[in-house]
Order: sequence, then structure tokens, then C-alpha cells
Amino acid sequence: MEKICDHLKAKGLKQTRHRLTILSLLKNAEYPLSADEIYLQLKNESINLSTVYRNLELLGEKDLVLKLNLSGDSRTVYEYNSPVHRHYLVCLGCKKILPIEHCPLSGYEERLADETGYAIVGHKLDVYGYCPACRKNEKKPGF
Amino acid sequence: MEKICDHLKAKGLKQTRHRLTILSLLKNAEYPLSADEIYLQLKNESINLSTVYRNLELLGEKDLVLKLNLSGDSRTVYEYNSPVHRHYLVCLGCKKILPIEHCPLSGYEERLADETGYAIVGHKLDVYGYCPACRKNEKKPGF
DNA sequence: TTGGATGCAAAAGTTTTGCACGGTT
DNA sequence: AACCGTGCAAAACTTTTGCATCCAA
Repeated sequence: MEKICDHLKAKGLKQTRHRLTILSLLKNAEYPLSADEIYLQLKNESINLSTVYRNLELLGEKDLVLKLNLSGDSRTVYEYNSPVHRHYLVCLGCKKILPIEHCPLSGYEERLADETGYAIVGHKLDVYGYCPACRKNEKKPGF
Repeated sequence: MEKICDHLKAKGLKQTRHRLTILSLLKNAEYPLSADEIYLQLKNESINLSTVYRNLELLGEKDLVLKLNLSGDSRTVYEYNSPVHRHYLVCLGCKKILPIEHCPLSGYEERLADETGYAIVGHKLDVYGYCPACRKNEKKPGF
């Protein structure tokens, strides 16, 4: 929790109650959350949905959280930007999101930068499939 | 163009004027298009936006087009589902989308399936950076 | 002819914004 | 005190849906 305060200070952001709560919620989340999910978890704090969005936007600009768009979900989801970047294995049946521990793309960005002349900032990799439970139920893709 | 008709027939879909136009537009597109972009390009055909959405949804269910959500854009974009799957290099400055020709993940899905017990259906990889032109202008990420 | 396709309008869902007030530094 | 943050309401934007009509098979 001290660390979170430090992060905010380091980025020149005020430490408000809501800001701290949102960031801490994301830091402890198992998987990325949408603005609305964050809002619902913080309803008892009497926070406003606009405040959630405004803080997520700001935290994103300061690189404290990442803004993601995963397939099959039109909403934007947010995750704490840990120094170790993560990839996800998304179940198309039950929508469960499982972090993938190691990145299979080490070294690839450098090669691509050489080929294209782009300055590569990062990448996003999501893998889709069906978890063991959903394989049994033989659920079909919701597309 | 014959091929497109065949695809529709093979999936048991009626060949309507709008359906053919949308699919052909996507097939020839250099990069994925949003529903609204498709609508604007087809305005002179006096098509309705709902029709665009409904067709995209249907074509997606039949695996003729893919539904994508790229980072930095909350809209859903659609691409023709060619047998060769594609990845994209997205410029965070000018939003240009460049296809990446070869997939750096061959073999990875099998390994992951073994590790997790998931049935892997596919993956999505997008790489983000700044194109040579935007590197000069030193544009900042729009987040 | 019949079921799917379409246009139109309205609704639903998500995200942004204006403005007045309140809180942090 | 000054500036940023917040709540509230409204707007903007994206996507879906109900219903009457039209069209492809």
C-alpha cells in the first residue's frame, strides 16, 4: 500500500481516497477489470462511475495501469501495470481469464523493429480456447 | 467475386446485395474496418447501419469474418477471415495498421495446450509502436 | 410462398464532458 | 488559496432490438 502512494507521488498525482482504492483494487486483481466492475466493487465507497473512468484514464496516461481490449468483449478492461508484462488465456466458454506466466515473444520485438523501422513500444498477446470444464460441456463460441 | 458467393452458399446464407458488398469490401481491405467505416463506404448503396452490424455478426458466426478489438480503440473492427491468419503492427501515433506477414508463434499453442489442458482455438497478437513518420514528429501515445 | 433480410426508430450499453462544489497540497 | 478531484446530469458514441415491409430461394 505504501508502494501505491509512492507510485502516485512519483507521477505527480494527488493521493485521493478513490484513486488509491482503484489502484489497489487493480493491483490485487487476478484478471483485468472493466470500469463498471470496479465501480460495482466500490459502490459502498459511494464513488461515481465518472470518477472511475477519469481515474483510469489518468492512471493509464501515467503508465500505472494498462488499458486492454480483449476479443469477445466490447468493453475496455484495465490491469495494474506490473513491470512483468502478462498475457492471457481466455476461455471462450465461461470467459475465465488465466494469466500466462512467460512471454513467448522475447526477442521478437527487436527483430520486427529492424525489419520495419518502427519504434516498438510493446505488444499484446491473447490466446483463446476452451478450459477443461467447458470442453466437457462442449460450449460453442459466443463469438 | 465468385468465391464470395460460394462462401455464402457453403454456409447456407442468402446472397443479398448488401451481404455481398460487405464481404467483398472486407476481403479487399488493407486493414480491419469498423462497422461505421464500412457503413460510410457504403452510404451511396443506401445501406442502414443496423444492416451492417447484423451482417457482420452473422458473417462472424459463420467464420467468414473475424471480430477484433485492438488496443487504443474501443470500437470493434472486422476483417475477412483468410485461411492465413494475420497479426498487426499498430502505430500509436497515426493509428495506421500494418499487417505482420509471418506469425512468430508457430508451435507455441501446442505447448500451451499441453501445459494447461485447454483446447486452444487461436490467438491474437498485436504489436504497438511508432512508425518512422511519427517517430520524427515525436507524437505521444494517445493512450 | 416462406423465412430470412432490411430500414427505421428506439433502446441499451459504454464512455465522455460541463459545471458546481469539495478535498489535497 | 489554488488547483485538482468528484458527483451529478446530460451528451456522445457504439451496438442491439422490435416491428413492419421487402426480397431471395
